[in-house]
Amino acid sequence: MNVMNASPRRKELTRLAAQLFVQEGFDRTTVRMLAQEMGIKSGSLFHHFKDKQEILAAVIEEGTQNALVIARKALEECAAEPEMRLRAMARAHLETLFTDRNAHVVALFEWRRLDPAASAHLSHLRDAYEALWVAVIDDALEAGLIHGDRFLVSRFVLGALNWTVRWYDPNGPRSPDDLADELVAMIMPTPV
Amino acid sequence: MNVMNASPRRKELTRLAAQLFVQEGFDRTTVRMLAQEMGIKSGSLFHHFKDKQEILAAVIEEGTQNALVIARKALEECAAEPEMRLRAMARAHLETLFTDRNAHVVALFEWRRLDPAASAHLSHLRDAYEALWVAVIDDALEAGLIHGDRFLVSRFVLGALNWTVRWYDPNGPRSPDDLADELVAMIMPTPV
DNA sequence: AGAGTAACCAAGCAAGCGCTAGTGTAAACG
DNA sequence: CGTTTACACTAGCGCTTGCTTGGTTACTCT
Repeated sequence: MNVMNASPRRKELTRLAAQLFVQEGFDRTTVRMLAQEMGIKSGSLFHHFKDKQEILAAVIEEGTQNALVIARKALEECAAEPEMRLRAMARAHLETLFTDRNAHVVALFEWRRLDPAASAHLSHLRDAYEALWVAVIDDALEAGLIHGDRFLVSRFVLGALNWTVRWYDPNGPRSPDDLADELVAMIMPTPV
Repeated sequence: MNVMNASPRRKELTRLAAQLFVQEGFDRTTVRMLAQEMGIKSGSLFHHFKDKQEILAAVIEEGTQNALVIARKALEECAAEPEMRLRAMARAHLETLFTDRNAHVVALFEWRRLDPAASAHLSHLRDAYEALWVAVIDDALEAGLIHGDRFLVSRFVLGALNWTVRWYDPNGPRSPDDLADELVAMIMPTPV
């Protein structure tokens, strides 16, 4: 077996796996389907990944790491006002969700399939990401921009955003940025 | 095989199946696991259900039908003001979600596993339920209670509510009604 | 030229899968 | 009384699953 490094080949295979996992779900995706999509035989797959579980972990790690990077960059680049930071965060969330869609759908809906070891490791990444959100929402609350319980508000907002993958059509008339702005407007007492 | 009626035995088996589907996911739940949970042998299962698919359809149908009944009753019983109707609808949604939790989690996260025929049949039920929501939100918009695009608002609200199954702890200090009220307050410009 | 290595393949094993066939039994029905 | 019906059992078929094994090819580095 290959060492668990990030060879370019492995990255590409991970991308393909993400797509199949979204289409079929993790459990229904067989190693033979994965291999065919990758243009190799099923046995060869285990040269790149120790087992099927590891493919899932690789997909989710990719997506979560990207989300962190994008969110941090968005927060650095935007203005300092709480409203702008809130808007930037919502936009960044939807941007990752739809550019890196496959990996994120897998992360959202197949997380339970991770074995405990992988889950523990990836939970840290996820927590780091959610911490960014909580900070931004705290600022918005303090500034009187929105109202409510900090814990509940962040859960509701993240829920509304994550659920978009179930109904949003990227080819439709609305852009992800529009969505983000509409959501922020919805929870702000004073519309622009 | 039994006729596809709603014998009491079948109802009980459906309830047990829902629980297992939530614990393990539909694909990972084997007919042998289902049978054991029901206290019978795997072969006997097919006296009650034509195949595994039909068990899934039964679970989802149960849940969705209950949601419709509860929501309609809640709307009948509540006051006529848009705000009360909105609040009643949110409360009813969370009430079903957590009294009939297993069936709803299955409906939310295993819907794709339905074969096309079952999916088509059940989509009508689902649409009927969502129509109730859209009507309530339209009224709230017209009354100036909330603001935004009717389509987006209903999607965001439903997303936030449905996502609660991922983090809400029914044994915690907050009641489902609290949650519903907090969400309604969050999207209303003028807090109570 | 020779050694090392990454990437692949052909073949198949052991286990588990959904589901079927045929039978037994006890209660309900005419 | 005999027949039907509901519910359960045993046994296992045919197939797919994740994964292993042993070997081959092509490329790189010294």
